[in-house]
Amino acid sequence: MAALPASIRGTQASCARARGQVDCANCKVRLFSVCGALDSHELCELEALAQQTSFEQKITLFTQDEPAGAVYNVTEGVVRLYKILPDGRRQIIGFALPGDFLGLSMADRYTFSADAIGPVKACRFSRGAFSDLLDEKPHLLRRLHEFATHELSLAQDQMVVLGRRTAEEKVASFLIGLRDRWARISKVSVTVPLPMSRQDIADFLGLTIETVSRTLTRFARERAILVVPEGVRLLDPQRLEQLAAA
Amino acid sequence: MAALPASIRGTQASCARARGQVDCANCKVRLFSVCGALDSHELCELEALAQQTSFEQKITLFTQDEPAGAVYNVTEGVVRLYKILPDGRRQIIGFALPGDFLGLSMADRYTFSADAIGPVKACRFSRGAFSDLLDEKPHLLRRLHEFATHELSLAQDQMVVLGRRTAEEKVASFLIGLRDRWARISKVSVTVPLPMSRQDIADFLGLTIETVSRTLTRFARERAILVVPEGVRLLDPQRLEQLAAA
DNA sequence: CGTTGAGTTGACCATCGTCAACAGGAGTGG
DNA sequence: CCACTCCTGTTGACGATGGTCAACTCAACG
Repeated sequence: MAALPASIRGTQASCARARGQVDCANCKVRLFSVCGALDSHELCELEALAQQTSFEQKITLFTQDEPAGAVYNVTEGVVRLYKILPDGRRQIIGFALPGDFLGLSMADRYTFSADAIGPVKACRFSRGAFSDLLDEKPHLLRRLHEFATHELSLAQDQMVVLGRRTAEEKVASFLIGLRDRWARISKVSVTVPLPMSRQDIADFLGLTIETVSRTLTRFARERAILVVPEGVRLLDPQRLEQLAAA
Repeated sequence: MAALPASIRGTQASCARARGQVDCANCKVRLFSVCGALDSHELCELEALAQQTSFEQKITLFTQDEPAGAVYNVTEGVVRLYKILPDGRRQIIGFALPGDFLGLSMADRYTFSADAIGPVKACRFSRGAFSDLLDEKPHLLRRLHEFATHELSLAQDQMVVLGRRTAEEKVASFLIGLRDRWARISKVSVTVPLPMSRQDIADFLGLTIETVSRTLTRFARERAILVVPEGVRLLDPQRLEQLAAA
């Protein structure tokens, strides 16, 4: 396959590649993802390792404790990351949005489970191949490290939420936090999409589904939000921001 | 300063260095810390950047949001890492033991505060100099990344504790977790040292000091632990492990 | 039109937080 | 040496936040 004319963005033409493979040069989340650290030549190397994968709603990408064969870069959809206690209690440790990387630790086994909340697309890399690439490309490793420490920072913020906030503050900080994350990937909208269920939100915030429901209802009654089928519209963001910061 | 005879360990002789500086070759925590990734020559480079620092009880190493001038490698003592909400509520996000690294993210500002629980010694590195060294030594970066993802994993475990466990389970998992961390740095002892106050434990577990106290008292009454001045002795570790895993 | 699953709402209750009193050790000063 | 304060930790009584259990609504789907 011959080189194509220079593409729209600053990057060079796309790389030679087989059918059904990834097209990084036209990837909408590239600049927000770990791949953003690579130049056009390196991007071709990465592309050669990548495999486009799709997951239907409720399909599991991987399970806690299972050998980690691959790492993923989410390009579309939302993934729920969680741990389960022996008696069935569940704690959601995060939601991966487009641009997020799964498998930051490059460890032998996954330390949590991940499944698709709606339809999800992700670039899959064999863990060994990706690890080898990291050894060759220190700036990619540096980028991965930045992503890991960003995740760590989010996790520490969430520890504050889980340990020291009331139910009302938890829900408010969840909405504000999610709005800000959507904004970073330019999904600007007055409505914050909530593709996850109430149970998911509850398991993320350390609450029950009833408490989440009651709290959202109260916010709606007090005209702070408007609940719509796909999510919530923030009518009084300042009120929520104050609760989230308090 | 001429090279000294080969030292006791496998490492080469110590490096030329000024008085009052760090002696990495004889550092007891080196192999457990990020420095463990370096060979004897590189260790000398690192040593040249290091500055030995000491902190008395209750002294602050750094404060949340303040510009991050330095990163630290703890060599002695325990450091409390925490975030404070505007109204004074505090969440401790971790305890740094000897061998732990503070400033994994290499970011412009600290995202949490850190202060010495007892007397603390730490190697201080200027952030800029350390960051430059990381650019030269990819395997050091890789090591730092491993430490970061290990921290991330601990944070995620703690999210489960904070979000989904009862007071009794929280205290049990705290004791077991701390015992295992002491064990990794070969402080083998029947007694788990608890240099932090009850208030610190409470703020780590998302409880009140009274609940922590009551729970420890109950464990003691049921002969699961013995409370001693410096910490607790685990009389029935299996009982606690089961609670922590449940 | 019946079934299913997600979400909402209400009544009741338990765990854990709040408030308060008390105990014991360390440091200080008469 | 003892009285005093200060600080940390313990214990008890009570109460509120959020959990539990159950009924109900509503939309999707056959």
